[in-house]
Amino acid sequence: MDFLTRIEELRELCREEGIPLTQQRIEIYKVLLASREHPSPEIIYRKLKSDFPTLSLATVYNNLEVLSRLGIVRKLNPLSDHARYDGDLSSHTHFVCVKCKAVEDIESEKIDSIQIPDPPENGRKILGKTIQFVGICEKCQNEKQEE
Amino acid sequence: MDFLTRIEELRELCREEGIPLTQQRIEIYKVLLASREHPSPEIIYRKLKSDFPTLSLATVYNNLEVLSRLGIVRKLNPLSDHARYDGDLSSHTHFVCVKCKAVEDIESEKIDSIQIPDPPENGRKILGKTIQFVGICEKCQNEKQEE
DNA sequence: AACCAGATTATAATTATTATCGTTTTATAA
DNA sequence: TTATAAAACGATAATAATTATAATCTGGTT
Repeated sequence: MDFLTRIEELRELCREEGIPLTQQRIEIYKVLLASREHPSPEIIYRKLKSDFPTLSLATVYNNLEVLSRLGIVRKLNPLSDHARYDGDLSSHTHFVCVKCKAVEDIESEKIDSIQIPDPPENGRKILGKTIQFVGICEKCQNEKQEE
Repeated sequence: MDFLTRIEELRELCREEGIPLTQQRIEIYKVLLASREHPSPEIIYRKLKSDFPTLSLATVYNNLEVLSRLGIVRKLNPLSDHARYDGDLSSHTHFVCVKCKAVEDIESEKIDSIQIPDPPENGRKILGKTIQFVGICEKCQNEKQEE
């Protein structure tokens, strides 16, 4: 899907959701689409600041969350801002709840048996590989229904 | 591998590395081994604080890093402390450099063609799944050699 | 027992993110 | 257009996680 189509898609989604499509929203999305580096809010902010001097960092944070909610942008690290450790070194799969940040082990023979080949190293050194699921855990699902 | 064996392994590794095996190091490791919740440093700290009132939070942070370096503990989220976003929603795989936190796309037909079945939901709602590699990127590898 | 590298503690500093609040835009309809 | 209400924006303050610092203290070795 090309650039302009994706902007149109954003426009359409905003209309459906009944939220305004602001200049800032578009520009932030554009930077993300044009980027290959999986940027942080800070990076996006700095790229736009020269052209839009009044842009606020908080606006970048907010809009990235909105775009995620619309489903047209992906947050790579649902656990950002909380270091988490595991003493179990055996190969296994995690499920991360995007709401409460709980991490659960996934018990599945099928998934455990999947062989993931190492990618071409290209000068990199591969130290580990994991499969990770994200979603909403049982507890948070139940709380949602009570509303 | 059982509990005591793993403590012995820690003892052995510390000797090899020439670093002291402190009371705190052992206790922090024990908590992690006994835990199923993939705890944060803060959680581990709180669990130990009552039995070891002088324990410092910084010590927990430090030791978790040491244990990771020794390879007997795994940090789940190499990107903790920086939110990162991706505008590319197609199914693809990431490589995260543990040193500079760069995120690169992995281009591999083989890996892209892997089918990962959804796990049993168990009341959960699965929203996404990813394969992630961690390691050291080309740039950081080169810098290392210059030392 | 004495030494020393490294660890620990307490605390200060830093950094990323979120909240607040007055002002400004956007979308819609007269 | 212009009026209007809802929502977003921008500036900055507040919060929370993590890291750095400096003064002791310890584990392991001689």
